[in-house]
Amino acid sequence: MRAFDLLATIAGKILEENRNPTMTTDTSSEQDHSGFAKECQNANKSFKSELSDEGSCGKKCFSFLSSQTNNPNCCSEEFLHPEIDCHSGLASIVTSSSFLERVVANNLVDSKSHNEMENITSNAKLDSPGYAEVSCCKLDGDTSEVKDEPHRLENVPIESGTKTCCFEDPSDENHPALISLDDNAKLSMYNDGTPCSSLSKGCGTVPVVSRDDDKNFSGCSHPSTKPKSFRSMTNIGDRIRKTLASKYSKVAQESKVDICSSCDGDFKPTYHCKKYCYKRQRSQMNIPLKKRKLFNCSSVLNSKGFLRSGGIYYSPVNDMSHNAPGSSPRRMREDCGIESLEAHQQSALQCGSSHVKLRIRSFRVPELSIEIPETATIGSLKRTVMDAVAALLGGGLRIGVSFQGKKVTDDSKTLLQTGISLDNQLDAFGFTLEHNSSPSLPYLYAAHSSHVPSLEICQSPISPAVIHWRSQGSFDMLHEHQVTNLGNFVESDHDSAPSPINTSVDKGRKDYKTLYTVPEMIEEELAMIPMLQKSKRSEIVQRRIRRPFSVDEVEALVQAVEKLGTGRWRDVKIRAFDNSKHRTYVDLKDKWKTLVHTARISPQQRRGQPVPQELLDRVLIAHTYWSQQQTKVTAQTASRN
DNA sequence: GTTAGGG
DNA sequence: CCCTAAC
Repeated sequence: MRAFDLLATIAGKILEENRNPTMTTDTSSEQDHSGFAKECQNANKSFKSELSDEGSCGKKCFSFLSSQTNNPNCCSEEFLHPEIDCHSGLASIVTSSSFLERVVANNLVDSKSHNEMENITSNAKLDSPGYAEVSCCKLDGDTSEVKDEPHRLENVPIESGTKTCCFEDPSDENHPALISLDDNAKLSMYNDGTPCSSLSKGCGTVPVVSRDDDKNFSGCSHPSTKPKSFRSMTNIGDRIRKTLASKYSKVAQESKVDICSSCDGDFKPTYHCKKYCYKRQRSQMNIPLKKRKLFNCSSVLNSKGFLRSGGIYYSPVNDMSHNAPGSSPRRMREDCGIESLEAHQQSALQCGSSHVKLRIRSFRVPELSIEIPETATIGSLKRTVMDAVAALLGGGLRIGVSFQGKKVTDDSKTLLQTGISLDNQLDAFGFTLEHNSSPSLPYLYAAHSSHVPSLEICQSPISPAVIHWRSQGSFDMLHEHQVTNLGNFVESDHDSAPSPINTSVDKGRKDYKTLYTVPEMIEEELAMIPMLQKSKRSEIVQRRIRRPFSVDEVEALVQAVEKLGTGRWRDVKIRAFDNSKHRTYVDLKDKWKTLVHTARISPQQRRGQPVPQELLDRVLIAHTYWSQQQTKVTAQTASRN
């Protein structure tokens, strides 16, 4: 909070100097997007949030970046905040999602506060949730306009001395949002050479593993026309809603102070960040997170010209500013466990700071031991492996870094101190997944296994597990502005699921930024992949993988309940599912609940893998019986008293 | 930690 | 499957 207080103070100062009607919000833009804002509000009505002060949402301008993805509905963009150049008085729109950036932008040419702001910047980052910067979906209006100009980004004018990015509002070509950043000062924040338009922070600050069921992701639905689309979404939508809204909102509250610049030019400290989050989340609810990430980054990818070839990404196109042809990413295959790593260096802009950009194509999962009956099905083997991997990734892993063959153990060292600089061949850079604490391997038994030959799998076949590592190192300026190209990794993936991890970084320690894992082979509905190394203050809890009950499991459950009755779920668990680590007694209770429900509805209404009617009949019988028993017991107890 | 029930 | 209240 201290940082925000400082920011607010500075904002006040800035305002006093610039409290003039020069802050003119582009009202046409406002109108253009009022529909969107309205959708936000509509969406919020059905959304369980106590959001108020809707007005400020409508005052924001939204820009939708046309993207070159298959689905032009979903666009990467940033909130547009009306901004003015303090000195020129020109009204320009700076795409940024936080007051912090706006202040920074405002002070691009303010040399007086330069240093001050820099400090604040780095401080504030620690508290900034960043998750608010997820991509947004074009919710209303037809999409033809977007389709008509899918390459707008490529036409970004590049002027010497000024980094200019053009955001085109697809809903109104007459009001392009311009970012005009002076080349000095704070532009170092963007000094990876990435176009501003690519600085979609959602890519970097909401590390996500996403699973993609294409059937679910055919496009963005429109809340305006499908007000209940959220409810009808698959569990993914449900997951997104809950994960983002519920989990992230907790984080949001940690730093929900933002400064709202309204049309009258006043900066108002308000508490609406949370609302934004909700709104933005809400507005995206009908877009699977993975796709959102993809779209969010797609413009980056496209604008940067990354191509995929044989599972390895490389960039035939140099960055718009500085990449020399020779510095294009290299392929590498390290013994240390990285299948390939694309290291990618970019020189800094004139500010002089520099950073290293790395991309790890994939990690190998370290040793994994699995024991499974010979009679087990391939499907159960897969699940078992998945369990093992999930358990491993769920917290038993850490990242190891080696450089030039030597293991780098001192986490406090900067990249520079380690000898990693622009001049280095980043081929020498290696990452490993290591067992975190316990030297013992995760050992997993398949359900119902008794004594069976064990199958030891080293270098688990979960492959390719894609982990995207973003170097933050000691370069504060990177932070959220560095582009991540998750979309590259997941574009062909069909088995990834949204999975946030906590990106909070301890003060003074910046080890890693984000990690993405995208196993591809899980056949069943893989909802979430546990992320690497949950942060200590991990407010974001992982949703478990959804694993539909098999008929065998249902059978076992029914049998146990018949014997033990309802209400003794722990016993049921021990009796019938003791070997199924992933089935908790709550799960069994829930399953019974749904079984009872399923048994009561007509077969036509049933979904999912059909449960034999015989089992359902038994469910009803058992349920009725034990309900009566319970009634009797309570009646007896009551009569006694 | 378990159980029950709503979401 | 999650979350929470109640025990």
